[in-house]
Amino acid sequence: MLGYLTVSPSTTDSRLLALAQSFRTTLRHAVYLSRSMDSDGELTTMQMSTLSMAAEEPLRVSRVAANLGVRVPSATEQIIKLEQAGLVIRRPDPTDSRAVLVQLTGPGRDAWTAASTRRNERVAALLDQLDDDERATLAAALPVIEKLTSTA
Amino acid sequence: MLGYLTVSPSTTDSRLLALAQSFRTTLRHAVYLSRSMDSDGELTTMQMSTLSMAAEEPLRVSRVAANLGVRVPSATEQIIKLEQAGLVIRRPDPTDSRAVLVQLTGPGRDAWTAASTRRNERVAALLDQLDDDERATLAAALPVIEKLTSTA
DNA sequence: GGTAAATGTTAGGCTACCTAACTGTGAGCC
DNA sequence: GGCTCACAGTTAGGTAGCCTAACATTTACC
Repeated sequence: MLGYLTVSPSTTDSRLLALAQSFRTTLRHAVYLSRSMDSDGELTTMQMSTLSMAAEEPLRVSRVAANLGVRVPSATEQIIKLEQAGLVIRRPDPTDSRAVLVQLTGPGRDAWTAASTRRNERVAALLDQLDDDERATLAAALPVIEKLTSTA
Repeated sequence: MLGYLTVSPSTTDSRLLALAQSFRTTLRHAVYLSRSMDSDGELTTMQMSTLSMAAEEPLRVSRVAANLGVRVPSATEQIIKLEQAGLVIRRPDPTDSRAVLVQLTGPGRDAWTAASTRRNERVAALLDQLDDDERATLAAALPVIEKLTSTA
């Protein structure tokens, strides 16, 4: 199955490549899982992330964009929708009149808490199908994956 | 950080919920990682998956759709683009004239191999930053995650 | 104070997805 | 055989999210 990889005179260790291939496959499936877990019909993953960030403290549109991995205009678009839904408000940054702070409203916090709880329970139900060893293995790997995502 | 979860008189074990929350966060970051690893500019993740499936054996449009997690018309759309790019051909299923088989062409196989190799190398470079223990931990967790995604 | 950089917004366009409606084929049943 | 219904794809039309480019406003730097 990995035969075709050997055509490139790899500068990279082949065991590393094999793990990379498995990891990539799992990653693809995980994306699929993530999508199915997040299809509440109420809030999109991006909206959840935005609310989650704003829940900690008001932040700028540009930071929302950076955290979501999209351009500023796309973030603006989403934030305006959240504002129209009454979940956030936009107010000028007192320290910089160019900037706009995105701040969670009460209903916004409620909506985020509710959606987050629902999703956690859905994932917990999935994790319940694992045995203790498997859960321990998974838990141990999470920091490793985080390390990968942060250095990417 | 998890305080707000206790407001729901959870029917679920709280340790499970805590793991679920961490898992969900990592999952979100992994999605981001996956996107950045897959932004070749040449083939989208969906196209890669489609070619990957067709590389094993010709398959129906409906199966492509199911595997990609999209509706049939969306799969048709993507497959037509792949066909226009010369990477696959569509031919009637000899055993059922209603069905259409998606089959990889030579250039399609080449394109897929090249893109896959490039992505593996990119991920391998990332994995190279981990130490042996971390890689072992990650490798052990992949089957567990696969189990989750398959039962979802 | 004048130029350049930074922050958002608006405008316009692209792509991928969806549902609904349609064509054509297979399967079951008189 | 012919009817009816289910199935496989395609086409048509619409929506949502993302992008780049162009703009207004404010800040930062000589």
